[in-house]
Amino acid sequence: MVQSPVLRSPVTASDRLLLEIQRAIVEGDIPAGSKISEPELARRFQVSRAPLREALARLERCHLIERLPNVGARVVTLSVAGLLSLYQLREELEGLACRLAAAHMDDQEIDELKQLLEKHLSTQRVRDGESYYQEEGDLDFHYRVILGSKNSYLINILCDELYFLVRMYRVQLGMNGPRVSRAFDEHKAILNAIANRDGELADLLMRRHISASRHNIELQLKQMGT
Amino acid sequence: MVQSPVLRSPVTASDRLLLEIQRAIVEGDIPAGSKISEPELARRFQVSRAPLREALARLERCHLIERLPNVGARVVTLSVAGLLSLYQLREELEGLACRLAAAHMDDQEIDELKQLLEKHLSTQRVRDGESYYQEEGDLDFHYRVILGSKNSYLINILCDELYFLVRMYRVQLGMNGPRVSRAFDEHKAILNAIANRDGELADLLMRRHISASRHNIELQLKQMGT
DNA sequence: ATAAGGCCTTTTGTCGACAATCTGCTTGTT
DNA sequence: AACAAGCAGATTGTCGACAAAAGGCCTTAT
Repeated sequence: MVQSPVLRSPVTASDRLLLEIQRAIVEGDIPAGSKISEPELARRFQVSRAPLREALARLERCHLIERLPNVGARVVTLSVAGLLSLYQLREELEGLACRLAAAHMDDQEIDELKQLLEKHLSTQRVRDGESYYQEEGDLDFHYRVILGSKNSYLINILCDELYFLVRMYRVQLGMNGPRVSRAFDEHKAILNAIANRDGELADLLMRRHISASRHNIELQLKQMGT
Repeated sequence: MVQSPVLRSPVTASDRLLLEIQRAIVEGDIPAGSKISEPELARRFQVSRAPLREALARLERCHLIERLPNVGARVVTLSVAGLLSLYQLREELEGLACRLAAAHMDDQEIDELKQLLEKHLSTQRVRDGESYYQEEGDLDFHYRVILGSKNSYLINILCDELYFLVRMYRVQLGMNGPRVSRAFDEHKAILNAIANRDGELADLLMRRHISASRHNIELQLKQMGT
C-alpha cells in the first residue's frame, strides 16, 4: 500500500515544491483565481520547470489549480456553489468513513484518538477560541477517523484530494467563530459512537457535524457579502 | 468549469499517451502488477520521457498505477480487498449522484437518457448477452447519471478517477454473465425514479444495483480461485 | 468606428543530456 | 556457508534549450 503523498516527508524537489505552493495557495499568498506563470514560479523557487510541472500536476489533483492545455494553470476561485458541492461530498464520504471506522478501528487506535481529543481540550482551554484548533485540530480529528476507515480509495480522496481545498475555504474565509467549543463536543460524541461500534450513529453525527460546519462558513460568506 | 480530461479529444502528446496507456492497462495489454519502464514505454510510443511522465502522473491519479519516488511506477494489482473498497465507495457516491440527479437533471436530459436506454435495449436484443453492453453501455448509463448530479467534484472522482479502475476489474475478470438483462431492468427502474424526482428511491436502487454488480464480480473471482 | 486579419511576444509542450538514486551482483570476511 | 560492503549497471529526477501554440497589438478594410 502506497503511503499518502501528504504524509511522507519530501524526498524530491517536486515534493518540496508541492508543499510550499500548497501552503502558499491555501494561505492566499498566491491569490485565488490568479494565473500561474511557470517561468515566474520556477525563478521564485529556484528550480527548473520540470519538477515545477510535476508539482502543478499534483496541485491539480487536489483541486487547488485548474489547467487547460496550451493555456496554463490558474488558482481555483472560491464560490458558494463550490463550497456546497464540496461539503455535500464530505458529508457523504466522511459519514461513510465513520461507519467503516466503527467497524475497522482497533481499540488502541480509538484510545489514541481519545487522547488526541483530550489534548485538544486542554489546548482549547489555554487559548480558548483560538483559530489554531479550528484549523488544524478539527481537521486532525477528521483525518484520524478517515484513516480508521481503512479504505484506501476513501482515504486518498478525502486526505489527499479534498483536504487542502477544505483548508483553503476555512483559512481564506477566516473561520474563527464561536463554533470551536461546539465542534469539540460534536467530535466527542462521534468518537463515543465509534467506540461503541455504533456505525450508524457515528455516520449520522458526522453528517450533522459537517452540515453545521458548512452552515457556519455559508454564514461567514453572506456576512462578507453584505 | 474545466472539462473532463477523459472527454476532451487529445490535443497534446501526453493526452494521446494517456488514452493509449490507459487502454493498454485496462485491457491487460500491460499486465496488472508489472513494472513500468519509462525508457521502454518512451521507445514504444515514440515520444520523449517528458510527456510520458505527464501521462504517468495522470494514470496515478486514476489509480491505474502506483509510483514511489526514485523507484518508479507499477501497474496496480487487482484484489478482492481492492474490489470491495472500490465498490463500497461507488455505492455511496453513485447513490449520492442519483439523489442529486433527481433534483438537478432537466427534463431534456432525462428524455435523452431514456432514449439511450432504448438504444441499449435494441443493441442488447440484436446481440444478446454480448459483453459490449456490459462494458460500455452500463458504464455509459452510470456516466450520464453522474453528470446529471451537476456536482463537479463528484463527477471528477467518479468519471475521471475511479471509472477506469472499475473497467479494469470488469474487463480483466471477464464480466459476461447473465446479469446483462437484469442490469438493464435495474437501470430502467433507477431512471424512472429520477424522472419521478424521487431521489431517495433512485439512491436506494442504485446502491442495490452496484451491490448486485459487486456480488457478481466477487462470484467470478471466487469461481476463478477454485 | 468597428471588425477582421496578420504579425510579434510570451507561454506552454517536448526534447535530449546530465546528475542522483536505487537494484543486483560481485567480492571479501567471519 | 552466510552475511555485509562495495561496485557496476540501469533507472529516475532535473536541467537548459528548442518547437509549437496562444494572446495581444497593430494594421487595414468596410
